[in-house]
Amino acid sequence: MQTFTAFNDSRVPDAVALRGAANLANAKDRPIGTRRVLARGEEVFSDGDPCTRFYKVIVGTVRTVRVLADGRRQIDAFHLPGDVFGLESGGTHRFAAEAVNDVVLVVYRRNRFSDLVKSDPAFGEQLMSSTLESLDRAHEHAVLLGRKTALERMASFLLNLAGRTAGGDRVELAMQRGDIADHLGLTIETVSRTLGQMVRDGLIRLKGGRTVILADKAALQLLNG
Amino acid sequence: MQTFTAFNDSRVPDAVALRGAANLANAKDRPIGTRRVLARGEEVFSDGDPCTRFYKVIVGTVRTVRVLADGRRQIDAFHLPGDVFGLESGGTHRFAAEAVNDVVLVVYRRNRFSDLVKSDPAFGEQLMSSTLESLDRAHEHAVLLGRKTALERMASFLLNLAGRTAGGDRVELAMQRGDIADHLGLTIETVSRTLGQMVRDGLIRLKGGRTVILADKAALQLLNG
DNA sequence: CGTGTAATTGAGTCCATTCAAAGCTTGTGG
DNA sequence: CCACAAGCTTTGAATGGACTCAATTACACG
Repeated sequence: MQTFTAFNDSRVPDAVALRGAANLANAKDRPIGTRRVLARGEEVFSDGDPCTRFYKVIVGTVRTVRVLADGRRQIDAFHLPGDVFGLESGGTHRFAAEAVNDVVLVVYRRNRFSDLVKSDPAFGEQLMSSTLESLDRAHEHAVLLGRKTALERMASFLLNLAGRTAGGDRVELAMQRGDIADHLGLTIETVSRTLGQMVRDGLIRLKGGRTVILADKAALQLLNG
Repeated sequence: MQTFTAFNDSRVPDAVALRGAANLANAKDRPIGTRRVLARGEEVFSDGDPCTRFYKVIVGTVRTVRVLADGRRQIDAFHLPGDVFGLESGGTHRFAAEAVNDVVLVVYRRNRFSDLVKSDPAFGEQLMSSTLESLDRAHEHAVLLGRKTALERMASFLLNLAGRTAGGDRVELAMQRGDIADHLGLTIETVSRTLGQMVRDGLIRLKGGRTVILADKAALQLLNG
């Protein structure tokens, strides 16, 4: 397996992968992570797996998923280029992680965690910062799931995606309707109807089902709370 | 203001405050935090306040709250003795924190964060561990809010509380029905009806409205997923 | 161009909500 | 120590937003 010396490696094609505090570069240029490529639908890890590694998305989108006994599914987050996922408190994963589309990751070993932080304190700080960002997003998502209407959920979701990607008012939906539904606590049908409603009201335009143009960002922001 | 040298200070009355990884003790016995006491209903910080401090609960229960423009409210977490809260990614708080009942806290200054971690690496590790625990709980809560029924939400909530306190099958509800409702994404009436249902079905017993006996833990666990 | 999957649309249902009222606690002052 | 007031909790009836079930349409891929 190929090793990475740093996240801003020239082999990384996506500039978005390098944004902000999540750019866990290693100043000393030693190998700190390995590369992993997955095809659409492949699992990064399963619910119940030992939690020995964590990951940074370089290309593509990853979903972290929990499935209840009777099949109900909740996607607690989508992870975009630059995001770190797979760090959990306990010794085993309590969620599965799956590639939404074709994905490139950097894999870190958790047992080398303290070594890494010791030799590069900035790495530890960036990891803490990245974890706090995840926590912020999780809290924001709790407000959405607990108290927002279907229309508001969709508006928040679209604005959130737009803010985390570099497409301006154009949002590319990497995931299908079922994934959006299981992320927003809705059904496929309600997601579809809500998007239809938004198109009819002039809030958005749809190009081929997977591309959304945010036509009236002000109105969407109003719905966002 | 009184200073604390460590969390396992003899002035701390509650043994639960010291449990697990959240016991952020300082081996070198220097002052690392100050004490703060709040009465029921008082605010620790407001939504929008600069995020310069973080906190550890010693006694009592704290809720972190977000209120939407039209008054809808979401409580993203209850913080019990031993829990750390108030650490956020950005420079300003995006939630308010309020005392559910009379509370004792230890306050840490965030700008001394890196100093603290440098002089005491264990402090940093415990902080990371505590943050990851919060993240786990937030993800678990997303499953509850996104996919569970009212009955399942209440069962999960009661089991969660029971697991985080030292009361065995007896759970003391520090918060009132409205707080539970805003935590579980329900209304006061539904919370009340659901508890009534549980009593009628023999899952729990109620003593005076604020004390819950988990009479049939197995059945509750089944509802928990 | 045909086939299988994904997405949309429609009709009826249901769980939790809203609105309304009564019952219960708790704290305070006489 | 009791009585009252205010807030909290429970209970009831009717409503509604999202869901389920069902069918059609659009899209992607060989």
